[in-house]
Amino acid sequence: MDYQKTLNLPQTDFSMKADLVKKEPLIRQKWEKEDLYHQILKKNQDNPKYILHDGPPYANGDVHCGTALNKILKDIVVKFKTMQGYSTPFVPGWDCHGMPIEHRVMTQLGNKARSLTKSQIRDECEKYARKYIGIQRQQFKALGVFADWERPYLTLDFSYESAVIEVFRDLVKQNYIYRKLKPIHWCMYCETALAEAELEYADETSPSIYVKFPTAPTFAQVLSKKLDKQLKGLPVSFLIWTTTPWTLPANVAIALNPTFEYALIKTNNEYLIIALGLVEKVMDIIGYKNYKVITKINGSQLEGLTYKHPFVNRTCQIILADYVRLEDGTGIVHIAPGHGEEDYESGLKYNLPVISPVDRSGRFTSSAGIFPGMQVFDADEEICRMLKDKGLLLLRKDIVHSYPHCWRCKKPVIFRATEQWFIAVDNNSARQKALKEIKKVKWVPDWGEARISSMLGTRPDWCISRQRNWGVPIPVFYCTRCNEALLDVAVIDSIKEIFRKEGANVWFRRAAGELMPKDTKCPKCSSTEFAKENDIFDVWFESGSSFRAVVAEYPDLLFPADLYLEGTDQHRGWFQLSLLPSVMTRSIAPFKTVLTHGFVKTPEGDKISKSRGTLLLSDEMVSKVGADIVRLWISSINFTDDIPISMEILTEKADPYRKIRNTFRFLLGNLYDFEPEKDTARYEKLWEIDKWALNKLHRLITDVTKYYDDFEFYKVFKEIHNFCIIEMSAFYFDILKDRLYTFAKTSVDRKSAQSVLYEVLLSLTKLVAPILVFSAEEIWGHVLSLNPKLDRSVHLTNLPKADENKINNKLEENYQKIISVRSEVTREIENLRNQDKLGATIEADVKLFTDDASFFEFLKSYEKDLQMILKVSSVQVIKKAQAMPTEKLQLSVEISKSKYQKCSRCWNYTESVGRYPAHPGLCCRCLKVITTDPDPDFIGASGQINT
RNA sequence: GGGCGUGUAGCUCAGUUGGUUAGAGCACACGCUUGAUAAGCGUGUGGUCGACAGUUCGAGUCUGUCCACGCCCA
Repeated sequence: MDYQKTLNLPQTDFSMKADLVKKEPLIRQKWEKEDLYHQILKKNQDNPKYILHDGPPYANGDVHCGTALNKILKDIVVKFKTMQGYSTPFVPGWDCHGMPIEHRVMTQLGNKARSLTKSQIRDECEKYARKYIGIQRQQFKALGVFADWERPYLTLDFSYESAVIEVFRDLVKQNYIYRKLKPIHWCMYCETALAEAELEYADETSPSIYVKFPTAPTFAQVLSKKLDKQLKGLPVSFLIWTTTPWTLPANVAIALNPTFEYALIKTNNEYLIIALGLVEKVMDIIGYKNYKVITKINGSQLEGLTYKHPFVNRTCQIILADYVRLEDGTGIVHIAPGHGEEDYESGLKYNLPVISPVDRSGRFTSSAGIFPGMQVFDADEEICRMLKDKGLLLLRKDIVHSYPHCWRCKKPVIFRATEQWFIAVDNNSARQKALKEIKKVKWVPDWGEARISSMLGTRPDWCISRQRNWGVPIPVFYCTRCNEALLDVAVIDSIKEIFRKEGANVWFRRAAGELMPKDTKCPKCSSTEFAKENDIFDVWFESGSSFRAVVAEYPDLLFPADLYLEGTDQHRGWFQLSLLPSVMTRSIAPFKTVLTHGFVKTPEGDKISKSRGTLLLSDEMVSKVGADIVRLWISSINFTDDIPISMEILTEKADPYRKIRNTFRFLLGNLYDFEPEKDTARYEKLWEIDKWALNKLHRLITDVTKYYDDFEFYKVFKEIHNFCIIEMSAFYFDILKDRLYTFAKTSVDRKSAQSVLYEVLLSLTKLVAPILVFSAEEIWGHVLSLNPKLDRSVHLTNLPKADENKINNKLEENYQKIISVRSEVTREIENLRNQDKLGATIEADVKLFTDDASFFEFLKSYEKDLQMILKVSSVQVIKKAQAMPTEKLQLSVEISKSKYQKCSRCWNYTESVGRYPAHPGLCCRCLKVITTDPDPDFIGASGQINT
């Protein structure tokens, strides 16, 4: 007879195959239709807030694996905080202004750009930004990210632009803003100043030259009359080394290290001065064999002496500087404050003039004194030639070195001094205050604190000027009569109001007079005629103002934010540039916690690059493996390090996904007839192994909750994965099958098991929901058919709470021992199976031998359960020492093939099979089930129970 | 060149205050099952813990140097 139909086999519509790519969009449609996002917000609206402030991605290009990583991490945080009951409004943002977009638009416009006004070009930029905001929004949504997608913050919003002006106004009020000629990185091709963040370093070939700087005729006399005599009127020159010959016209000084000794060397018919420690090296490089060190001079002795510029009519001086080193060059450094940061610093110290005879396109102006109109890199050659003609060039060769390049056009940049607006970082001790605030913030990982502190500690003043169109204009006017800059709080306030109503674009549409309050007069000359500032703000100043424009502005958000979460590059970028204005205007850091993640890289450990084709796009990932796999991948990695990514790595995550999915399928399949309200068994009534399973579940809940709280998602993943495959699938489920399938359908024993499965199902679905957002929802749909009273979406539920009463250390310890016994037994069975002495595990009769008294007692107490737990035919525990005990346990195992018959229903090998004539193939237990089970589906069979 | 970080099986990760023969899951090989079945289960093969030196009775773990890679800066 076919007893299979009398079994309670699993039944479920929850498919084994995920088909995520097809299902995810449908689930999203449902969410949008039901406006799930706002349901979630409503549910927790009266609870404490948890504000994750979104750092705005740039509104350009597609979302790629890096941006996806960032947004998904944010989403996981927001989702688990939501499920902890916090009110978690998440306002996504976009950074809309800036050079990359302007550059693209200008390129696209081509010649047409010339016929357009600034305002029209800005309109084109806005169109471009909005297009990509639309594209990226779709791509983020496809990743399952929940956010207020219909009301994002955009840095081009009127309210945002006006808030930027407000921050600026507050800085002006407190004297943070100044204007100054200062060398800055300048791209002569893009014709703009570049921030530190806009530079890329790459190898570049430059002329490496050794140049003589002749001293004044009285040079030796100053040192000593004796020496002067000895020199016999032969010329004496300092030997300098540089890789930027074009900066020589701006030379105003040479620097020596005060702690070095310098050598006066006699060569052919002249004298040279270089650092003593470099004499051999330099003489070797320039190929001088006949030379003699005449005397040594301390660097500090030479301070204040003058020399004549080698080819410009200018008297220059000798200064001292600690940064002069012996690694390269001659130990004597040519100083041009208009063309170098350190040079500029020394210039401040010695009150040197800032000379920068180079125009915005990198050409010498007439004030250079030589080669007017020539581009500086071309001038390198000409200057070398001229120096050679004058006999000043001792050597010229090319060297390859790391050199800054423009992040947009990739061409080498120069240092050029121009009038710029700055934020004085040290004003009002702002730097020190910010450093103090850093200490109050929680940095994850903790080394972030040291990183940002050291960066902030050494950063120069912040240049906020950009010579571009696509951005927020710096609201300053200049008197057309006396050229005085009008940096006036009332004027700025009125601009702020105009921007709030009409947007920053009006700056470009209206004349100065129409933008200023009536009767504004120049404080210096009382003129009423003004011109507008042409510079716009550095985009970092805009995004750095988001704490004001968004967090403090939106009524449902709360300043300071609980969390900023970005890549580790933002320690210098957004974190620092949000911290500074916040501390300056509000005396407090804008964030309580800052979480950073590493960068995606190739499996080989190299940088991801678009040109090498290693850049994976978000849509590409979603359409190939589904968002849940992408999210599972992200959850599985320790994101504080660098993050290797490839399609292959992503595809590998399909396996753990499948394991987790099948765990759910087993749970659902075995609960098809379970009615929670009616069938749930009381904890006290559960079988011991069921209590063990609940113990494991509640331990999981405890651990996973902690790992979520600590942002250690890879531990969440690992715990859940291991729980599914080790504790549940391989152990508990395997053992449970007998009870679930073969026991009477409505028996207390089976309901006991189902009660546990139901609790596991509910808890596990919720635990997994912040990561597997779509699959958890799909599962929840099936859970709802078991219990329609539950919340309509898993994302509306709260995380399960661990129940201390269900955690049982003793039980866990016992089962730990049993599991090791089990693995000894399975190993031995495998052994016999390989010798063809045994087939299925269930056929095995097991004898366990031990002479350890307490271990024997322990095993004896479980003797009855061990048959079930080991899934064998029978188990006997015997107190006796045996020849070869296993290594870890004081135990030896003996396996033999069962002498009983197999029950054709439950497949167990037991003594009772064959005893009952009406059902000769059945065991006692099955006979009882099929003769008494009230299940109406059961195809009844008559027979006497005969025990 | 400087600051910060990382380097444990093919992949993702554990390795407590230094203490036996370095663990887990996946992948791979072989097998069991055919009542989770394009699933489930078991057994097994993989590592001179980036390299070298040092401290120590003992180092994946502490110290130093170096190498590789990433971020930030020069």
